[in-house]
Amino acid sequence: MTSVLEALALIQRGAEEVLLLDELKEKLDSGRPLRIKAGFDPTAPDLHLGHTVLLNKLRQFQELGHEAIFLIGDFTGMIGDPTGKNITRQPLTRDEVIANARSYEEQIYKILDPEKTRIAFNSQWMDELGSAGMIQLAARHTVARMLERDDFSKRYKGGQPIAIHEFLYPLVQGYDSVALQADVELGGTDQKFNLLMGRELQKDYGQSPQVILTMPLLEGTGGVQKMSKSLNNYVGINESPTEMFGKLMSISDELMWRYFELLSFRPMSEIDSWKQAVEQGENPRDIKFRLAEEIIERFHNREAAVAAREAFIARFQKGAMPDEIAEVEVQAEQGLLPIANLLKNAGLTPSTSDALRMIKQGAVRIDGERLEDRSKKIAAGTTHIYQVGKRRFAKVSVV
RNA sequence: GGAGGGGUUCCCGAGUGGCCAAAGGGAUCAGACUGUAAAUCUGACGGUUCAUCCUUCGGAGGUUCGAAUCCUCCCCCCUCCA
Repeated sequence: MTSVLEALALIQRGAEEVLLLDELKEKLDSGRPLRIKAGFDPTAPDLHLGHTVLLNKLRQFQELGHEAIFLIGDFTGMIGDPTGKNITRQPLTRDEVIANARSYEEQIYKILDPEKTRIAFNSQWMDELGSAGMIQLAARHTVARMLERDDFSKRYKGGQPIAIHEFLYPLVQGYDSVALQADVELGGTDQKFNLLMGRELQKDYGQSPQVILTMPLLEGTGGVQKMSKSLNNYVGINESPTEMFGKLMSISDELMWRYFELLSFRPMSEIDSWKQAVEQGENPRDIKFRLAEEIIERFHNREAAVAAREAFIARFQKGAMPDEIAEVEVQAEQGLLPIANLLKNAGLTPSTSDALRMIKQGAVRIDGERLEDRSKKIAAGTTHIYQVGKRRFAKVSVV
């Protein structure tokens, strides 16, 4: 049996903030399984490593014998996300929500224990609440309090629009905690205000307030902005092993430790010892291999991880061509196809202009030979391997 | 309802009749150096039949030889007053 102190240490690993720590201790001391809530958007079933930070934390709670509640915000999702002013999001249908939930299940059980996971939908109690109930709920808070939220006040002061329904989001999320009688709620640091709202409302409803635990937002592979699909700095958990390996190797050394802390299941003591080894001269690249392998093993399997590493070494340390190259056929108009059009049509560059730029910058290779002639034409009936930059390859046949 | 301010290329942001595909910064991409790391340096960064032509500065019209810049109407955002 893990002691409360050990449990606390594990829970706090990587966490940004725990409010209130004493209450958490008390709850753990009680010895009963706690209800741990984490909410997810029903519209994004394509998970990346950033999403898994919270899942990993949920898993740790499961390991400690607690109940993880994976809450799908289908009610909130039907209204639409507040941020992003120009986009009117299409409300999701019942069927879409169910399909997304299925997709979630497939993905999250690579991390969570299905036996100890409960999936909940907030429409279940929100539909019941009705509009009168909604207004009563809204009556529990004031605009001034809402404006305490950092992003609201910034937008307000900065002259940016705030839609009324954005104020309802924190309330609904808080009410979810009431409905679930959550003991702990996990969320990203950006969720702090909403999480605190849960505490307020629970007190209002005579419940013991939930402990809130915020996790940092995982930086994307670029290391500065948070990982997100739209910034294209993510590592998707359904990506191929090769893809994952490459992306993980491209993160900075500094970022690697953060990824270890938030994404690895290895004990911190072990990670710290690696850190020391690096300080004493070990090549960080080799430690990074371990990170990449662990992640790939989790979402694929051991063999895939080893194969990905070997392919990576062959490719980048020995300069070999990648072994999986997409094969593409492109049409030539009159037996000859200008190189720029070929690159564009093969999907190697977004436009012919970009293709020409790449050639000018020395980024284009044909069968490994750097191409200098921007006006080169490729004859029909030929097949070569074309490369743009370090990562984009295609075996292109001109027909 | 009234008064004022504002909507510029992925983002921020300059630009008030031609020299504007539009400063500067960020992000991004590429090259060099490397460990597909960081830092640094260099370059690119709307499309195209590429020293050409075409489309872009909230939308639609108009004035003009010529408009992101001027006029009209419309849409959207913000502030103050009611």
